[in-house]
Amino acid sequence: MKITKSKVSTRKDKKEVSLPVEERKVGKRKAALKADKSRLKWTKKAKLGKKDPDKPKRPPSAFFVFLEEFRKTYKEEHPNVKAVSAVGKAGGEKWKSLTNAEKAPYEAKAAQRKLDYEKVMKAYNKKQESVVDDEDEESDKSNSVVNDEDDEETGEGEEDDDEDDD
DNA sequence: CCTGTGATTGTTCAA
DNA sequence: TTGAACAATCACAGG
Repeated sequence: MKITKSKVSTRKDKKEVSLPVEERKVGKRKAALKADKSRLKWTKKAKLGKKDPDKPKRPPSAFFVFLEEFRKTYKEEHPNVKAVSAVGKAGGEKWKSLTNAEKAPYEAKAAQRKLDYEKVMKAYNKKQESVVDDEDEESDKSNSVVNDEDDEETGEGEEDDDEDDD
């Protein structure tokens, strides 16, 4: 609703102006959020009661996969820290510290996650047609490509650590 | 009561 | 191709 950033008093943190912002494209993506809600119609609102029951949530990127694990570790070392942003910053900093080889396992995980996402994507894509045209969904009768179960379960074998670092 | 926001980066979609 | 936005998390505050 309100995009007023000056809401939470916990903003005691100093503005990270000193650190290299690197031209943060989004600079507070929240600003852009209200700028154009083209996708907003498919966002949180969807879960509330929109016609979007199966909105495929994007697979977590390698960073997020790493973050999930990092969060646990961080909380153990900083159990008092309840700021999600704290973990985000620390995680982001640590993430950049990792090398490709270290990120490899995370990327691999994310990559596989993407594969699964592709399947959901197809289903969602189909739905998109319905949204555009409700009556057009009937066209799949002559084209049964929806149920394309090639390999739904591929055994989950991702132990491939044959990485040669530079 | 419930939802938004805050911070990170990556990934994905849509125009 | 580019841009915009969302993916988790957790606690709190506001409507």
